[in-house]
Amino acid sequence: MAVLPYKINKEKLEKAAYILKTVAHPTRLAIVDLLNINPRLNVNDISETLDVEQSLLSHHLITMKLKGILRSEKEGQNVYYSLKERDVLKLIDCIEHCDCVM
Amino acid sequence: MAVLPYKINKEKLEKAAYILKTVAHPTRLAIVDLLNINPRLNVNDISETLDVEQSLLSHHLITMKLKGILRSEKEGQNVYYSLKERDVLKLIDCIEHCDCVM
DNA sequence: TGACTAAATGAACATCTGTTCATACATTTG
DNA sequence: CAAATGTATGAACAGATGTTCATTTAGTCA
Repeated sequence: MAVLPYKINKEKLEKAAYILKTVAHPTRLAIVDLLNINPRLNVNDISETLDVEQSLLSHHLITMKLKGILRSEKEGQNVYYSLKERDVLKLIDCIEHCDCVM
Repeated sequence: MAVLPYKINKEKLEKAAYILKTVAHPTRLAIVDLLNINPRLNVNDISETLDVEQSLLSHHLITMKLKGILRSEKEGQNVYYSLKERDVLKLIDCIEHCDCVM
């Protein structure tokens, strides 16, 4: 068989993989999910709700912010996080609604 | 703020993360994408089309098979791969159609 | 049979990732 | 100001992951 006429959009695949990779972690999925329900939470709220240690959570949050998934606003001593890219939710939706979770 | 009444479905999140992780790689995304268009291809076809070295591709294919994303059938000296879980495509769709690729 | 093709395997290695811990910084409150 | 609270930071480490290479297995065909 000759090489198929498949046109890779290499850049797009790389971007997609990059985003997926960021979200592909139980805690980070939980963060997205939680922020979907409660659109604006500070670190402590998230930490307590998800039962994740502060420092570890902070690392996750900052990673997700760096990659453009979250945004944060400082208010006094609190830092509030929210979803920047609500489209990530479509992914979550996908996962939740198809029984594709194989 | 008291702990939010957020009910984690820990198991589901872990499964989801597991699937996402598997797909979160440019080559593996390309494989899914390619097999979506051409539902049944042997290793060589994929290798040439995506320009990925045989051994490396084989590793990817086997990983994806192990995790339930692909299926394979041997036919003579060829091994044909196809999508087992077409629901994975919803993920890809998501990514392609939302401009969420941030 | 022997040469050839298709695919899988496994070791070895470099790099990336998740986590923990100790500590720093900034803000508020007494 | 000092103490307390909320968050970030960075080093260190263990384990996971992606890739390469050399080799093996299996099937085909002359």
